[in-house]
Amino acid sequence: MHKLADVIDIADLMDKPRKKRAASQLKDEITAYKRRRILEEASHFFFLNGYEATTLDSVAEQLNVTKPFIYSYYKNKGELLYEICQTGIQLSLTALEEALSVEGTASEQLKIVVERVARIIIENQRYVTVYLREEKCLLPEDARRIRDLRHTFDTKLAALLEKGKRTGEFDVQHPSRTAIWVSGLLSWIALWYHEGGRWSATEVVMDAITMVQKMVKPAGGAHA
Amino acid sequence: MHKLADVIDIADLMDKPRKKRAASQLKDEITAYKRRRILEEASHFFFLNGYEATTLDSVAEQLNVTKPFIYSYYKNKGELLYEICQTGIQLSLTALEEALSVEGTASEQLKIVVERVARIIIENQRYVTVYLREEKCLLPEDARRIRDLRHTFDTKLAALLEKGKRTGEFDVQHPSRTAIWVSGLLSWIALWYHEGGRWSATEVVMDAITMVQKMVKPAGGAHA
DNA sequence: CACAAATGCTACTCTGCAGTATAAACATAG
DNA sequence: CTATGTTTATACTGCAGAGTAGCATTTGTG
Repeated sequence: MHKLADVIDIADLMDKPRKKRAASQLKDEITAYKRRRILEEASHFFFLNGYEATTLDSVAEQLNVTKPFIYSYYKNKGELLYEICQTGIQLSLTALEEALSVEGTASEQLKIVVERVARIIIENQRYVTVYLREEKCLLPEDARRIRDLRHTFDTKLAALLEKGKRTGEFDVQHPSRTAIWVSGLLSWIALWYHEGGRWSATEVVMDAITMVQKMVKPAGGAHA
Repeated sequence: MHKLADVIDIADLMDKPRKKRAASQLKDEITAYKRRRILEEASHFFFLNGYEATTLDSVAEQLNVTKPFIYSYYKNKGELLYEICQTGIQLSLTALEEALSVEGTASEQLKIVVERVARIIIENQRYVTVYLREEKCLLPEDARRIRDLRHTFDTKLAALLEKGKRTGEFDVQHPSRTAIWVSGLLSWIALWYHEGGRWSATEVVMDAITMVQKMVKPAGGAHA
């Protein structure tokens, strides 16, 4: 996120006094904040009751505003859903990319990937769950964009498995198919993890790491 | 399913001529068939478009009947959803129980379990997917009954893992948690498998077996 | 303080669909 | 061939909720 001071000042070019620009920028930030709050509450209801069963009136009530307020920040209900789904998958993808940027062997990288993505999924369970559950409610073109992100995720994960296969660290006959199993295992967390339930987030994350490591481990038991 | 001849004849007790009883039974079978057909088409639409987005008018049209026809076989839309979800989990549970009834070591049983359940899930993808996706749309008491079935499934699977742990065939620190990962892996099939897609049903089933075997395999690599 | 511009609310419309009252068509029996 | 019950369709009702037109209220400006 940009802070006020970070932004290149193009006030002169725009032929506007600095004060006005600063003020309008503050407004933009407030607008962005409002949008975020709406999204948070909407995702909460979508997660609990499902997309179709959630009324924008109930979301508005939760925020102590009215429905037209929401409509002045989002075009319609579908745009809300799109943003939520997009958030869910984008967060996971970003976590994956950050984990991949850490130097290390394929095994080390895989461990970091699973750990970080699992954590992100738990922390953003609402968004991920809604994405997995309500995909059918998206407009076709929105669904496509989301699928592309998902595909990027699986592809990058497959590349990591491929790398580990070449170095002999992993035993996977078919990296791109194994990637789907791994990403499924991670997605599954969003569907069954329950905060305050039988198992803690840490236990689940550690379990996920163990499971994935076993899934790719060579038969000989070469790597710890 | 009972065939006509299998049924104990209580016509005398009922003080009805045999002919009438036979006729009324045939009717029952026809009724059951109609109910099944409605369920099939409904699950088709629920799978493709989602529960809420599906109108009973469209289901009726597909069957070349009208909406009141459906309402004379099902109380309401929710009952249809319940039956579909119930079918999805019940089929998996039955497959599990049948597989468990086959004699053998824990490893052998586990392989059969995964193979059969995976096959059932692929064959009945509609039912399983709708169950996973639309749980929130169920009435609370219906949702509870479904959850109980699911819980039975996980418990029986955990018992198998526990058995394998005792015999030293499996390396699982926490059988009931591992069971959830395994059942998640199986559920995941319903969510991403696509008939006529990149991979065949057989490849997916074999992959599932491999993955599960690796997930429970002891570090030493004792069992093939 | 007056005036302008944005922000938000009140009070609707309109559609789509679950569910139903009632009539027609059909079958079965006498 | 009529009487009786059963099965299915026609033609509605009712309502919930997405989306909006226009009014009110606040906020900033000269």
